[in-house]
Amino acid sequence: MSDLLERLRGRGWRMTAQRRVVAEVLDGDHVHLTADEVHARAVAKLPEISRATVYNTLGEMVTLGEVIEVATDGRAKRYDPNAHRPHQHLVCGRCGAIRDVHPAGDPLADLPATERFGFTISNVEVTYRGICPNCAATA
Amino acid sequence: MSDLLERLRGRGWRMTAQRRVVAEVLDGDHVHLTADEVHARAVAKLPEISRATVYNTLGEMVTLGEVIEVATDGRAKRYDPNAHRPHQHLVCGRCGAIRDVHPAGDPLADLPATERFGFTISNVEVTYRGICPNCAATA
DNA sequence: ACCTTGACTTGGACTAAGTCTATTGTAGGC
DNA sequence: GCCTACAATAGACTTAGTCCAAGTCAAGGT
Repeated sequence: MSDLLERLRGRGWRMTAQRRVVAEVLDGDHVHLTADEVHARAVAKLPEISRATVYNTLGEMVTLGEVIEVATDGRAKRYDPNAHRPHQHLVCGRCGAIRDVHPAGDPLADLPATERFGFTISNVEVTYRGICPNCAATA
Repeated sequence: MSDLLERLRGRGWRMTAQRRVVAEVLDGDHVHLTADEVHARAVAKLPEISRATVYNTLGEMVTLGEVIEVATDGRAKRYDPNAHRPHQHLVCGRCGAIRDVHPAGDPLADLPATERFGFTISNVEVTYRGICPNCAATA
């Protein structure tokens, strides 16, 4: 693992035990943890890590573009380490499960110039909402 | 005005001064207020209305499908009364301004069956992010 | 018109998520 | 091995939203 760690080191990040732990927790595909979940898992590996540090570290990773912040439900933000392959999210409205998906087509192309109101558009966020098979079964 | 009020009455809603005021505040196009902003404007018309009532009323309107809840920034949710014409949002990353836009094409169609993982998809939310002309000018 | 009743409203306490700050600790260059 | 600037810490604070018990009132029945 961690491409993530390698890249961060390459950007001149000072490497600390805390940052290493946060990066490790976030590693993998289909990972969409809240800050609190990240903190809980980080504490398991490094008991004295503080909430503030987790927030700081996540915020820095987002600024560096290594992690994406996702606000699927208006509650806690989630952090998605899969920042390199562009993708969208599929969210279960009942249990909150999230999957990464890769639709065909480019949503940016679907927005005609007349609908851009002079904005300089930098990215698009697409969230598909529905019910996952699990929840549908136990409905 | 208020189609919104008419529709709500038609659904057997008990009409109270508070609900009328909230509906009035939300009326119009390109309206995307936070719950607190709705409360502030409601108070101007009906000083004794409480925060809890505003939250209750907004929640009911969302349940009835008359208003859409938008979580653009992970901060306060915004409420969009334009629930009948499907549309997406264009958000300025600097000042937070929101515009309704109407892209060509159906994003739902862009998600192949192989990428649906058995989910029953009910809707799609698309958010274009960028910088508005105003902010670009004063950069 | 008045009564009744259950739906609606209220304010304040409570929770969750996140930010800020002053202090202490430490990675990495010399 | 020592410095120093950057990082981590604890805990107070802020913001957004929910919950609840008690009071109020819209609307239907008579």
